[in-house]
Amino acid sequence: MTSFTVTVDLVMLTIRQGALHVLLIRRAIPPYQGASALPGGFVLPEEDLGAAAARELAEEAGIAAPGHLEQLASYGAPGRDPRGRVVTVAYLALLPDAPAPTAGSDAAGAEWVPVAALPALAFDHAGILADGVERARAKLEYTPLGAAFCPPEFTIAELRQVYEAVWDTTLDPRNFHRKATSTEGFVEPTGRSTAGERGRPAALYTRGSATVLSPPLLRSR
Amino acid sequence: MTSFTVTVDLVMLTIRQGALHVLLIRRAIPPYQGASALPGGFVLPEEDLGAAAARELAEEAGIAAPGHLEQLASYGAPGRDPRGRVVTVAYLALLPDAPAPTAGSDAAGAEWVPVAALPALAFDHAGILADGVERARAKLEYTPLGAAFCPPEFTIAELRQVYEAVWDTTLDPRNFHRKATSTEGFVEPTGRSTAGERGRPAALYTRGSATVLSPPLLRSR
DNA sequence: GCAAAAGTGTTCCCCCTACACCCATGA
DNA sequence: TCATGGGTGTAGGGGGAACACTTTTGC
Repeated sequence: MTSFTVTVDLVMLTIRQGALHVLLIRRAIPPYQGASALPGGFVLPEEDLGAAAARELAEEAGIAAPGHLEQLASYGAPGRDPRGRVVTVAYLALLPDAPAPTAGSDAAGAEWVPVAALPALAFDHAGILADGVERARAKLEYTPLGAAFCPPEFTIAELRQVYEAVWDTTLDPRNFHRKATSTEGFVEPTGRSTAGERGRPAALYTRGSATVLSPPLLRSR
Repeated sequence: MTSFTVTVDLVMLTIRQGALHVLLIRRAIPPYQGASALPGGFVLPEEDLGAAAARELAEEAGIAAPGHLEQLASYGAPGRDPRGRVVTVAYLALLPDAPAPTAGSDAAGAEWVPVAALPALAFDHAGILADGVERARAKLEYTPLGAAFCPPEFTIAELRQVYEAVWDTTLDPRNFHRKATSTEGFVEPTGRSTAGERGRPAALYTRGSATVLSPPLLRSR
């Protein structure tokens, strides 16, 4: 009945400049001092795992209402932390763009980094991050979670650009439009539309109430 | 930096008499003495989480080579175990039928119970089991893991009966046969076939090498 | 032969793809 | 009126659902 330390680590993803980014912090203290790492911290004595993840999310990025937060997986290999036996429960967060890169962070320098250009990471965080990105990619296929990367009201084109960034591909705008608007519960029209930009104004939508997409929106092939 | 106890719990599923069953133990000691629960135990000082799950699998059911073993999720609500702060990492195991119901078990009375007729469970195990069953149902859609419930060599009809038991539905035998045999990497023919049963002998297959089914095999609708 | 189970062929339809085309705005 | 991006129509094809039909065994 060994004694363990339990932490939560966050894979926070967002879309910036059309590319998928992850929030990384620079570690201010050993071990791995100066290295990049996923944000995270200890679970408090009377705190549930999900609550700890939500608290870290607020502390690291000043986020009160993430687009989506879900448990990813747990990692507890004996040698993964030189300080001792530490099990970390990783969470995946999907966020709308640009919630102040470092707002309220208690870690030295938090910043958004493109997942296509990652530095070396502390601990086993590279593997955790890879698992998180793959989870996000898969979830876009059969859930309406792409909208979790968007602001409260968004256009179909914005939603499509989320898919293109996460999957690193291009999609046909016309077919994507039809698919998104005709799939029950994916998006709901607000009646409002954009203005003041080039081209025809785009209708604005909010997230629909569905939890799964039926039929799914499959990648490539 | 609270101190935690870490356990692994197993959702072990198999098919018996055409129905999905789970292995439950009867707790011999408090808390929840006498109640049904998922098999599980403490993670040892120098043991990885997955290794602990594999060890418990062997101890509880005498299984050396499960059809499949994967991490499910972690549960750590503050009051989930009256003994203190216990985080459990749940694993999902899919097994071929009938590996001696209680062989080698160190818990009082382990037995296979139909998931359609569950008793009340100790701790938060009812929720963990529900998550495991849902994971299994979803995984059959887009991976070849149905074969993990089958013996090393199996017929297409046996594989179909796995899907029917897990999804609690019926499938068209002819369409399922075509789908299973024509999907790349799902099953591999052995050249052998059954004999001594009613009707035309069935060809025997082994698990294919694919990790995902493309296109997937979707439920109902 | 008959029953039973395995396996094949065929038809219909839905949905995905590709792409031609129209719509509404800013400059 | 042109450029730009939003949105609709339509034809072709792949795959699933339904089911008629053939094959191969035990009795």
